[in-house]
Amino acid sequence: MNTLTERRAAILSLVVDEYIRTAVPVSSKFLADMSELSVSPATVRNEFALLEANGLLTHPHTSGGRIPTENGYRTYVEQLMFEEPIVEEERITVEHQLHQAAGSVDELLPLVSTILASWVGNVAIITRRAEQKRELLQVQLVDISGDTTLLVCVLDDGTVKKKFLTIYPYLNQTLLNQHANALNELLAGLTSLEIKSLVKSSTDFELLDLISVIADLIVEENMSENTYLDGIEVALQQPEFSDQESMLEAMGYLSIYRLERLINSVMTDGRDPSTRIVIGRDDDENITTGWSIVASKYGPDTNTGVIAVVGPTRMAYGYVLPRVRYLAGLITQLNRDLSRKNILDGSND
Amino acid sequence: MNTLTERRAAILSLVVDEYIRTAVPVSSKFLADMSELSVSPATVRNEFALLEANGLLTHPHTSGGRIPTENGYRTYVEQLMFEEPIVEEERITVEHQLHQAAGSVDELLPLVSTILASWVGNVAIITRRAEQKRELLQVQLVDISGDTTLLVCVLDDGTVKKKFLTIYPYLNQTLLNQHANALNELLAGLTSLEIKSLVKSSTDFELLDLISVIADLIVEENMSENTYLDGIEVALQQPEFSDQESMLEAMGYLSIYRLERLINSVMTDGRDPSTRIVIGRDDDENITTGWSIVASKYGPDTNTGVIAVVGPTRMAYGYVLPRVRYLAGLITQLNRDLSRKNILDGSND
DNA sequence: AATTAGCACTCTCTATCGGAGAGTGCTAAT
DNA sequence: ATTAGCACTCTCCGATAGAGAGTGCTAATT
Repeated sequence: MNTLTERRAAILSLVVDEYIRTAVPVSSKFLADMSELSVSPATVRNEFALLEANGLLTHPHTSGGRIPTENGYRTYVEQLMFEEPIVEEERITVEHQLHQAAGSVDELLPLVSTILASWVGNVAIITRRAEQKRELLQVQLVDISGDTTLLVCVLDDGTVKKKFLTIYPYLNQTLLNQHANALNELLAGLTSLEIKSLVKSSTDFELLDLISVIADLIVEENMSENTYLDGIEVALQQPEFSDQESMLEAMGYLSIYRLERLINSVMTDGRDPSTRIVIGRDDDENITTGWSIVASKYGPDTNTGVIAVVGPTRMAYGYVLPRVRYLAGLITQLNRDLSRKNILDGSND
Repeated sequence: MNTLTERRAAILSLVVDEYIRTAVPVSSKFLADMSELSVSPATVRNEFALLEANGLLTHPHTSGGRIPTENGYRTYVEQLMFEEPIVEEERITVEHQLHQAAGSVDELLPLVSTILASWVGNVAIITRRAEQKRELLQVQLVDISGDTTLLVCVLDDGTVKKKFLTIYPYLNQTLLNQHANALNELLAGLTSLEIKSLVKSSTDFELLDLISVIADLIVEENMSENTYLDGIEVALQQPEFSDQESMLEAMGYLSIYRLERLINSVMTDGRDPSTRIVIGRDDDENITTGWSIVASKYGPDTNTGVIAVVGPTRMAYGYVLPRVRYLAGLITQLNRDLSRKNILDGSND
């Protein structure tokens, strides 16, 4: 409703900064004593009252300082916050650490999530989308026992997917090999989509069921096998969770399954930006009051996903955001290097 | 020092039972009021004093009831406790649940750990030893890119192992298939040990390096990929962890890596019994005061490991022990069924 | 008109106190 | 050997009071 005057904006910004830092409500006296604003506590209090009328600040009890509302945080993030730049030292440590395990995405992503979590003292999560464009390299059928057959698919990024099948009538290994050979001739080099269209276009294949099982298996997302989460322990040290009840509630909230869904839904709601900050209860998303998310997409499109930090609304957005963005970029770049390498020569295990 | 009189043993047993149930120190009046001991509180107090002199009970403060010492728990477990039998209903639910996912050990063990954790309200952990006797069913070599080749081994329990290789000179997929076929003829049905002795006995194979890589790959243990843990959340609801500090400490203690080592060391110290209960600080093991473990080995020897419950010393041993033992037996049996199945139709191919 | 000094008021936090309740240890009686 | 009786200890809980911090409002000041 009211545009913020410069001073009022400065006060809001200072309150948010200070509250984020200490988790203690901020008083008018404290702000007045800071050299930057050369005004008296009374003036600050007047501004407080206006900011509170605008719904940007609140106070938990009559006496005791101000804390930001959710809208206060949002205004701060959109207009006021200072993004803490990444210093050279951090950059070097990270790139050094990642270099050691940059063999494959499987090893890269868990490491990045650990680094991010320890940087920001909150939960870090990285999801990885099933890649529609992955090609099938080879199919294998292995007789495990009596009526159980194992289907193994190797994809072009080195991923191996398997599924137990029950095939009637019983096929021995020799027959299975024949089928596997037939399947390989038919399907090698195709993506899941191509295989599916193959299934649709004609119905006279033998093993039609099996082919469509393969198509599904290729893109199957193994819930939380493609999601890396770290930092629960450090996040729970926040003063927000100082009693058993809130701590257990937080642990439930931070379940990998729930967060995976949440993160993906936040980043796939049709909005443009590759980076988003969601603060507290947001009616569009089902995010709980008191929690915030800083999320960023990474790429390139052959291998996409979301990297995010999840924590209490009192989060150091100015510190978290550049780091999430930086790591998203780093993953993108490493992925790109990796796929270029694959085209040129390949990489070691 | 003193042998326990019958009555004293009964009192100890009642104190432990009651303290386990309620987490509240047990008073003399409470025990006297129980019909079973028809004695006065004063008599109970005298017995308390003797039990305390024997180091089996203690009291946290002058007024307020008695709680067991670690030695009290040990005596209880060794001599006094009543093992709560598994009721038919539990048995049915479990076997029903397991039936759905009994395809392979990979799916079986996580499910069992979840069931156990929810049964006992503590952390359940299952480790799985690399199986020296597993047989190789099939080898596959897949050209991923340039100079990277993926080695895929399928074992007789349905496990799939993979490893990236760099092979010079470059072999295209056709050549790789030929090699794979040769390897399969040579190695299919062999265990890692047999393959290794093959390697030793003769040196004139082509692909000798590759064969020994395969032998190693079969028995490779992927740390904590073979360990299943569940129940942290429910364990942390115990009154033992009612403040943030003890809760965080417990979370650190319950890390899967630490527990994996702990469990394995507890069960591989040369002692006979397949089932062990370790209570509190035990100088032989590095177990922390306040924590206990109920662990049991499972088998048969083709596929062994340990199933255990970890929790605060105030643990319902009489309830936990039979259930750990039962599930260990169940896993053993299911494993046996699985491998018998393999033997029966092994003749088929 | 904006700022500020002044002051009463509110609320939290901490310590202290006291009484109720629970449980014990000891002694003397049974 | 058991138990009744009783003084003693310690926890728990609520009430109370005072210090401290911070606010809201009013009136004075710039």
